[in-house]
Amino acid sequence: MGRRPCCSKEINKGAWSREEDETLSKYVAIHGEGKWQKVAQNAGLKRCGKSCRQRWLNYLKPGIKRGDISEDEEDMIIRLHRLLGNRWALIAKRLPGRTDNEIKNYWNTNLSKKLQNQQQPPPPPSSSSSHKHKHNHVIVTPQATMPRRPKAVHHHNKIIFDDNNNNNSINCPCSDNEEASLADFLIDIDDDDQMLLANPIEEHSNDDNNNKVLLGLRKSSPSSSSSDQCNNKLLLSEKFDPLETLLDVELKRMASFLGLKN
DNA sequence: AACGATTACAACCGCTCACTT
DNA sequence: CAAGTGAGCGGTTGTAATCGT
Repeated sequence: MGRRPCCSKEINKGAWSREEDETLSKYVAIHGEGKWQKVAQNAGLKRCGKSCRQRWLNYLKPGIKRGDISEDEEDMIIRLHRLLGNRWALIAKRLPGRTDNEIKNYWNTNLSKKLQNQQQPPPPPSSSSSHKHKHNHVIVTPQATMPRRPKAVHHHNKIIFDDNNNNNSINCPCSDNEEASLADFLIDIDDDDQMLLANPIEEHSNDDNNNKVLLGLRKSSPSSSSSDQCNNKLLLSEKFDPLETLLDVELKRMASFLGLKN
């Protein structure tokens, strides 16, 4: 017993015609997004719902930018990819008007090759998964094993490395109602290199006065004085990715770099 | 000009997750 | 709690456009 086909056999495939685009646009303008299977049926489009959704989200939706990815956008894509891996939807959220599909295509056709060229010769084995970028940033190679859609973690995890007391703590006094995912975190803050784990070495330094690694500042919480206690500590707040994935990998690397035990 | 190779990108496909029943 | 369904996501493919010979 195989998987049920998502579409009937009598559907159009391939490039969308202008008439189909207009039909879909008008239908969505009147009825709104969602229920894509019904959109396909009710609008009289011989397309499957998934195809309608993709066409709308990637090309017809107002505000979608096409082509001409700027240097800033390119740089942002590289940085976000470094942190998030092939999670194009998350990356796209950080780039207004760009779609996951476009970014994915751009990466596959341009950036992956570009970076490949820049990274030659390959780093020595001792550097493990980190290597130098053109801006002298440390590249933390995203893990291929990262889940595509990590299960939501409703009570976000809080991790602190506090070098001062050598306490490799896993608990944080921050209030539990602070809901912030790493993705939200990245989206909410202003552009700032240090948010992207781009340069932990330079941020770290061996400054005895401030022997901490600061990856980013949590948005200030109006209610929680306890959250202040989290400041000046390595803190990542994560809702979407369980510890064993992105966060865990990154923190292990950071811990390794700091000479901390797991 | 013709033709093969390469590139760019739109679209398809299968998998997974969240929500509903 | 399990099954069904809708939607989102990312990998892959197909093909038009461009380039090189």
